[in-house]
Amino acid sequence: MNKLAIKTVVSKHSSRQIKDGLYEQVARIGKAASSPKRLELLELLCQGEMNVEQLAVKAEISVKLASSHLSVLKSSSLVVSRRDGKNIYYSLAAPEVAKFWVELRSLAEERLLDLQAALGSLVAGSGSLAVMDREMLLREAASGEVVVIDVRPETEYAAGHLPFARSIPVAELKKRIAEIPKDKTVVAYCRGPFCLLAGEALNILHEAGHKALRLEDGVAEWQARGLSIQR
Amino acid sequence: MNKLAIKTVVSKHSSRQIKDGLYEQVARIGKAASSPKRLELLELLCQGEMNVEQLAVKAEISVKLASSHLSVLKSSSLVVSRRDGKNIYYSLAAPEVAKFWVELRSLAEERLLDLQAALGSLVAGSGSLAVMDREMLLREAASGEVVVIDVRPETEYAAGHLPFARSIPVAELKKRIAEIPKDKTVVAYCRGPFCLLAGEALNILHEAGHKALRLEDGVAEWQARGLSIQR
DNA sequence: CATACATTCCAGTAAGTATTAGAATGATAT
DNA sequence: ATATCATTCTAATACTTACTGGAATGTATG
Repeated sequence: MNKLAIKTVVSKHSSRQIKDGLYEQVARIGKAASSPKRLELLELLCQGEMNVEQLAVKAEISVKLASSHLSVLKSSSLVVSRRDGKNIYYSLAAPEVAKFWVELRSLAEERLLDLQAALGSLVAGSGSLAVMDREMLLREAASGEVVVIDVRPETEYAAGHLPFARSIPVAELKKRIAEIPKDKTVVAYCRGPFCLLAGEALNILHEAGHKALRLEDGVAEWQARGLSIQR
Repeated sequence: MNKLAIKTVVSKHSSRQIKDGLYEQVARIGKAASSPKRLELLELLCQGEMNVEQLAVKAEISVKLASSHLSVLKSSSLVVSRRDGKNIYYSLAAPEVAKFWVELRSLAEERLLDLQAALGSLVAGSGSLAVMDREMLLREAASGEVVVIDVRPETEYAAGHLPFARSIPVAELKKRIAEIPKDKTVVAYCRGPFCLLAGEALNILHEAGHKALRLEDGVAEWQARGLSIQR
């Protein structure tokens, strides 16, 4: 075995190590995205900054478990945390993370038949706005032809919402139903396609005799399409 | 507890189950992307269809292990397989999967300092073409001002390559070096930013006195930017 | 039909992950 | 300071995953 051969072997060896390291790093992001609860937390954080307890309640898990999932998300640099008094607030590390969530979910919707079926049964019945309607919706909302309502909790609305949308959390919708003009079409949206709030809102609106549609987008989807949100 | 209360509880319960199911599905994609070796296989499949052994050799793992990783990728619908005689050939289930790989890697590059450092040390020294140069490269390659060479194995070139690129696998570069005009700038590319072939090619080219640059894109990156490839 | 070959399936081990309970930390309010 | 609250850390459990070796499957070839 001559020097050249040795050199080749060594270099092959180390180049394999380099490669392994690179893929290993990317896999860290994949690992972060490999747990359903972490994905749910990530989607919640797309709605805006929240503390551990808010996240735990909304994802319906224990605070401890939320904390541990959040620390995984943090160690993969998808989220950051900040202390404010007693509470620790988490938020997305960058807008690209929201885009990543939207793209991951889109890929899953497209590739996994099980997911398509589950979503289909969710959407069936409650009229859902087609994707290409975004620009039109924007125009009609601007002109006042349709009323866009954000049915998420008020704090999430405050952190960022669709243009021309007004906040009526689904919990208050029944008693505030009079605020909505009867002669206009209502478009309700929530956190995104996986969120059930808009569906609930549609039920209430239809029961009250309103013409109501759902927009499947949430703020993350809206932004991922390059459209701007308001604060 | 009245009927309404019961109904609310039941519906809350089942809506949680629905949600869990949805996130669970998306997490299947995340799980598929949570192993470094699977990601490497996925990137290889972005170069074109390959059988299990080819994949195993290129990823430097056993055939058995490759097979088991591939079956995970298959069960998450990211890849599909087809039998041709004795061999089973795997390929991406859809072009969107290649785009997903590019986006996942980009997010990792952007968020993870460790990865930036590792990549930086790879690229350092070997001149690398900036991202905005893609359109210009295309024009200069079209006019013949620069020579674009694809240094991947020939079969990958055949499965799809950049416009105006000619195939000179890095293994043959030394003995075919005369084919490259001395008076033109050479741009070498391989499978993408994580691939070491283009780097090796640059060393050989520089040694032979050529002016050579690296394009970090592979065909997956090129396509993800909306540019077309040739067959 | 028998043989060779490519790939997958199965079983087992070692390592890693999700989840829960209990202790510890760090900030605020009295 | 002391008590209190939100959150994290530690330890322990059950569960899942990566990888290895040997057997099994299915296809082509003599």
